[in-house]
Amino acid sequence: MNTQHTSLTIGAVAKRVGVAIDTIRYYEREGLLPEPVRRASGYRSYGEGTIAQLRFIRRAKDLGFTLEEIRELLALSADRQRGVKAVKQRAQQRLAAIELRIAELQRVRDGLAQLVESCPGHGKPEECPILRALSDEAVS
Amino acid sequence: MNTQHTSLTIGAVAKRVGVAIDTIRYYEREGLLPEPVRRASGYRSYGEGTIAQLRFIRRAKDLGFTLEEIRELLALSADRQRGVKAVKQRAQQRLAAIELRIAELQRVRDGLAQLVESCPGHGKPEECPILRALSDEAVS
DNA sequence: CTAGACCCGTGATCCAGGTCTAGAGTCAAG
DNA sequence: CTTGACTCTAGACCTGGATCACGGGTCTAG
Repeated sequence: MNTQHTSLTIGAVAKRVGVAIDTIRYYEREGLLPEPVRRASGYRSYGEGTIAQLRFIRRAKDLGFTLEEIRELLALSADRQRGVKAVKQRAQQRLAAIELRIAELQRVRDGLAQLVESCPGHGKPEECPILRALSDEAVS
Repeated sequence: MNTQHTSLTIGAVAKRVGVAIDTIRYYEREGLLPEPVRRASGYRSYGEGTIAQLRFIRRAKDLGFTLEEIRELLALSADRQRGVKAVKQRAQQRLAAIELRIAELQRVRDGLAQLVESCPGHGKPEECPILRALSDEAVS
């Protein structure tokens, strides 16, 4: 086991993970990161585990989880048995939400694409299908 | 031409368009709606044109335009010649942005879907592919 | 020892797009 | 004339996810 107690400053952690110092302190306040050990001076002192946890947070964020959800994922991942099931559930919920969002955007895209296609790009405003669609009563 | 000077209160407009009174005043402050005529009492007095313009705004918002962009669209739609060309351009830009966003979300969805599939939903946290993916180095 | 880089906590600020509050005036029905 | 619904303004507040500012303490290379 590799339990060297590397003692990193907040700045070093920030640099290694590619995140701002303020963000780390913010995550700590928000309960996404545990309160770290302090040096005599009051400086936060981090180990490698924090790096991993920060990366976890960043990746989950990239997957569209909110910080609230990530806080929950972190709690679940610590639960040795029931955690996995709940984690999978959350991931499935997230997946469903993303698919819903994609479908919405596709509808919007289709509508907009049709308008763009049908607009000649010149002429009077009253004849522009885009402006007409935005102004007229009859829209979906 | 149908130029009855229907005089609507802000509340009536809000109800007909399905938007909050505060939102109308907010749009006015933000320059999306012109300053309306006032009654002697100071009450705002709107005509049918405002209804149309508010619907324009709402639809454009549904298409993902920001208020800033909508302000521009409104200005362009008033420009009798060059407006149409510019409007089409903006719509194309919006379309491209939406397509980009869809592609991003699809990447995220695919990644997440794969993780969900590969997770049995039970067992130790260390063996959960979802948690592993979030924690491990090798991602993306 | 000192300069410069780093860190501390607390609280303010930012973004968009509204939403809400307070206190006062106005309108329409009964 | 009263009551209750409506409107007025100015400004504060909200969400999420940070980011910045302030005034001060600490660490390290030279």
